[in-house]
Amino acid sequence: MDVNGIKDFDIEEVLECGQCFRFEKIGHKKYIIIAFNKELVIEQNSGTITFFDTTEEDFEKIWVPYFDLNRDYGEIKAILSSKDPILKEAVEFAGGIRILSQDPSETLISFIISQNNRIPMIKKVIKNISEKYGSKLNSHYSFPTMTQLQNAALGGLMECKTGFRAKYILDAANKNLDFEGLKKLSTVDLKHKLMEISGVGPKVSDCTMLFSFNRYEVFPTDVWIKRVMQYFYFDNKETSIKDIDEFAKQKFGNLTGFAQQYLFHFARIKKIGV
DNA sequence: TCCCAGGTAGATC
DNA sequence: GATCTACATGGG
Repeated sequence: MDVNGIKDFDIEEVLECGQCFRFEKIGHKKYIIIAFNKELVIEQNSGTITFFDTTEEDFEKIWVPYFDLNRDYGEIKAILSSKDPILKEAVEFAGGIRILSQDPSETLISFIISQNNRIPMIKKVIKNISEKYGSKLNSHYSFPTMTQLQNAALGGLMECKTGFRAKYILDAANKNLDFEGLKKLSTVDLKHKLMEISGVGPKVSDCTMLFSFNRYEVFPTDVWIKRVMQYFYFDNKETSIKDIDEFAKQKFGNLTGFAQQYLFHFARIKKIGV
């Protein structure tokens, strides 16, 4: 089905900005995305977005929330741009970014894998564990459920190149987390709950909350964000994550999550501070 | 060969 | 509390 009239959306920026890992480019602004046990082929031609082989029901129930299509990003971009010229530049650099609303268990495991790792390698490891422990869809495999991961052996996960993170994946799976219940927690309580998992610290929990729990008030600070924040706001001086976090919350208010993603993408592509 | 990557746990002070 | 280091793996 074709969808028209969606502003502030660029499929390439949405997928390539580092928030998700299960997609393949198959043409110009054309991708296969694996999410929520679906293989979605999606293509964007200027103002028209085509969702191949998609029912009206799947579009409304899965893809509208997934791509955050009901939110007015024009307003978010305007507010952030008015706050300071650096955000204005980052927003103009990739104005088609949207914060996805992904599956919480997949996002949690994915960002456990992301620690001390590179994005191409993260994608490869996630593909490996999906093919080994997930379920066959059409031409791809679903991301394994926590139950499927509970049946994984440490050695099997290591074979997927998870490295030292294998034991963290098993700990997360064996916590038997009730994700529907977690959605009801406050952001502070949710963060503490996620950090009870071995291998989940402030960064992984913030990413999980931003990209799957719709908690837009967090500010995940990784090496790129640390570099770009130091470069633009701290005179390129070494600054603690705590100070960066406080500064971001004070400057960007309740839009820190959006600001973070514009800045992260901008910093990574422009290689700011390296 | 050495250094680093969308960090964190454990040790040490 | 804040700081230091090991950790699997692969690419520059």
